[in-house]
Amino acid sequence: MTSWQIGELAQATGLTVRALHHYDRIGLLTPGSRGPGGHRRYSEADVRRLHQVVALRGFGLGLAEIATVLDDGAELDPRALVRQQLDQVTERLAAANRLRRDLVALLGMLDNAVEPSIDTLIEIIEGMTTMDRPLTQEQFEQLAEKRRKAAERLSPEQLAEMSAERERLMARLSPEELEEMQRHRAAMLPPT
Amino acid sequence: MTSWQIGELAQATGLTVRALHHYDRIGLLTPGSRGPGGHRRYSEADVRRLHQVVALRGFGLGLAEIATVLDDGAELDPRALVRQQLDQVTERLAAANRLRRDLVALLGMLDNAVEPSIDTLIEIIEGMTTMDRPLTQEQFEQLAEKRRKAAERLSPEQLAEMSAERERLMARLSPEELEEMQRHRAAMLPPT
DNA sequence: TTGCTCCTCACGTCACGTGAGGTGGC
DNA sequence: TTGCTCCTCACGTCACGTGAGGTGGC
Repeated sequence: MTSWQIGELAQATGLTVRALHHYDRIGLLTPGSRGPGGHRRYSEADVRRLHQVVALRGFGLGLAEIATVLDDGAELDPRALVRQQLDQVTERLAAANRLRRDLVALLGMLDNAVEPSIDTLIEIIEGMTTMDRPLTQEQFEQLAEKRRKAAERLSPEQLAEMSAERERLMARLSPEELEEMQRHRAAMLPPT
Repeated sequence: MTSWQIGELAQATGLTVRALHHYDRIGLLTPGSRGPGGHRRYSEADVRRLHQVVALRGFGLGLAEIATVLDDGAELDPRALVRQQLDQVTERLAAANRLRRDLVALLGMLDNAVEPSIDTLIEIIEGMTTMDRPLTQEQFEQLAEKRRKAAERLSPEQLAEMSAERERLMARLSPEELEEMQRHRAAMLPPT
C-alpha cells in the first residue's frame, strides 16, 4: 500500500502544493488520511481521482463542475456536457478572432501613421470602435499628410530601423494573417 | 455646460452604475464634481475620457493598463503595445483551438460509444490526456464491441432520435470543423 | 406617502499566489 | 544546529455583482 506526500504528487502532476491544499479545502480531493504532524497522505485511490480532476480541468471544466461530474455525474448526459463546453469555447474563439482581426487592422493603420503616438493610437481606436467601419476619405488623407511630413524629418537610419522592425514583425505572421492584413490595407486605401 | 448623471451615462455606454463606481474608486474615472446629496456629476471631459476607457477596454487592455496609457502614455510605443496585445490574443486563440479540436474529437468518440455514460466520458478523457494520442487498437475494439451490444438493445425510435440529434449538431459546424472531425475519425479507425 | 435614482459599505466570485509564522523528522 | 518538507491562517488578484441600509428630490 503505497501513499504519496503532497509534494511528490505536486511534482508528478505539475500542480502546486497550494493547488492541492485548495482542492482539499473545497472538498474536491481530500486525502484519505493524515500522517504524523498532520501531513496529508494520498492513497492510490486519491491519485486516481486526482488524475481525473486534472483531465477534466484540461477540458475546460471548473472545479465545481468537476466535483459534480465525479460525485453525482451518473445521471448527466456526457454528450450534452461536451456540447456545452464546445459552445463555450466556440464563443471565446469568435471573440478572440474578432479582437485579433481588429488588432491586425490597427497595426496596419499605425503603419500608415509614421511617428505614431499614443494619442494617435487612441484616436484610431476610438474611431474604430465608435464608427465600426474603415477610415473615411478625409481621415485617410490626414494620415497620409502627417506621414509625408513626418517622413521628411526622419534620418535614413531611422527609416532603415523602421523597415527592419516591420520585417521582424511580418516574419512572425502566418500566411493567412498576412493575407488578412493586405485585405485590410486594401479596404483602407482611397479609391484611385 | 451639460453634465451627466451616473445612470444616464451607464445607459448610454452599456456599462453598469456599479462599474462606474468602480472606475471612480480606482481613480480611473473620477467625475469632476458632485451634485446635491453627493451625486456624481460627469462633465463632457469626463464623458470623453470614458469613451476612451471603453474603447481601450475593447482592445483587451486591463483597467490599470488603460490608466497608464491615458495618464502617462506619452512615452509609450503604440506599436509595441498593439503587438503585445496581439501576442496575448494569439496565445489564447491557440489554446482555444487546441481545446476545441480535442472536444470535437471527444464528440466523435462518444458517437462510437452508444449509451455513453459519464464514466465512459471520464475514461476517454483520461485516455486522451494521459496518452496524448488516438485510441489504441484494443480500446477501439472495446468501444466497437460495446456499441454493437448496446445497439441491439435500442429501439428504432431511439436510433432515429440519436441520428436526428447528430444531424442537428453537424448542421451547426462549419465546413472546416467537419473536415477536422473527419480527419479525427479516420485517425481513430483501426487499419483495415 | 410612494417611486425612483442616488449614495456608501462590504462580502462574494474563481483558482489559486504569496507571504507569515510555526512544527517535526533526517 | 541547519535544511527540507510540511502545516494553518489570511490577505491579494481582476472587474465588477449583489445585497444591505439609508438619503433626497419629484
